[in-house]
Amino acid sequence: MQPRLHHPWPEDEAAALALQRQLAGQVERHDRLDDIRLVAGLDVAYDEHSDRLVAAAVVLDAHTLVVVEQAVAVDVARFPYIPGLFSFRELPPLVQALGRLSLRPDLIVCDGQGIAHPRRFGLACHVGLLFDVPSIGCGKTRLLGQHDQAGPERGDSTPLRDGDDIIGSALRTQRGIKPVYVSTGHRIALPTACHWITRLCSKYRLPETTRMADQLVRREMAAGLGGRKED
DNA sequence: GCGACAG
DNA sequence: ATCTTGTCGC
Repeated sequence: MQPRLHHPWPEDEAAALALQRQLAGQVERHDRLDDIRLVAGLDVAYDEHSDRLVAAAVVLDAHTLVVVEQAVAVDVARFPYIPGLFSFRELPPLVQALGRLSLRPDLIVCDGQGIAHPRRFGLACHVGLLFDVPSIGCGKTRLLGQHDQAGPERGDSTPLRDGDDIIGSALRTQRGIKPVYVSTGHRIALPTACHWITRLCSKYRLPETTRMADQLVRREMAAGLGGRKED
């Protein structure tokens, strides 16, 4: 699977901000979905002693949640971690990993925010837009916004608000467990996104997609501790 | 100026 | 993100 949209890579923070403001206008916040048969999960791991990043893309059967394909990529960080500019750090290796998939997923779940972002352009929006695939942001913590306490049952949620805007949901994916932050990435409405995340969190707090991707990047990081700088 | 701040 | 396995508690 290759990107369908290309844009110049920003050289500095100011260019990255300008690019986000421009691309944010192209994000689609409503459902424009095909039958969802394949769901991909993405994750990135960091090596604290070098500047290496390992990215993974794992494709699951959307019905059985069985892994059907996976790919990894190693890269060197080209952008520092700056809250709000997260995608410019993680996107390069993620694009490589996604490019190594033979299957084209019908939905992508990202570890981070979608439009629950200062400029409404989190990592999930960026990935979804580049590949023109419906995408969801599912973060473990909040970047922006306020919310009430979500109900205690699996599937309960409460709106995440930034002023008058509803930018996402705090979603309880297991009974009595701390909620996750769900937001539209691209081509999927918030309620639909919450349904899918709930479905993907079949046994744990986090979606199986991100869990599988997380396990893969960790294995890969451990396996490549003394070698490859990138690939 | 102070606090917040995805991974 | 990362340091980190078993262990205390409901």
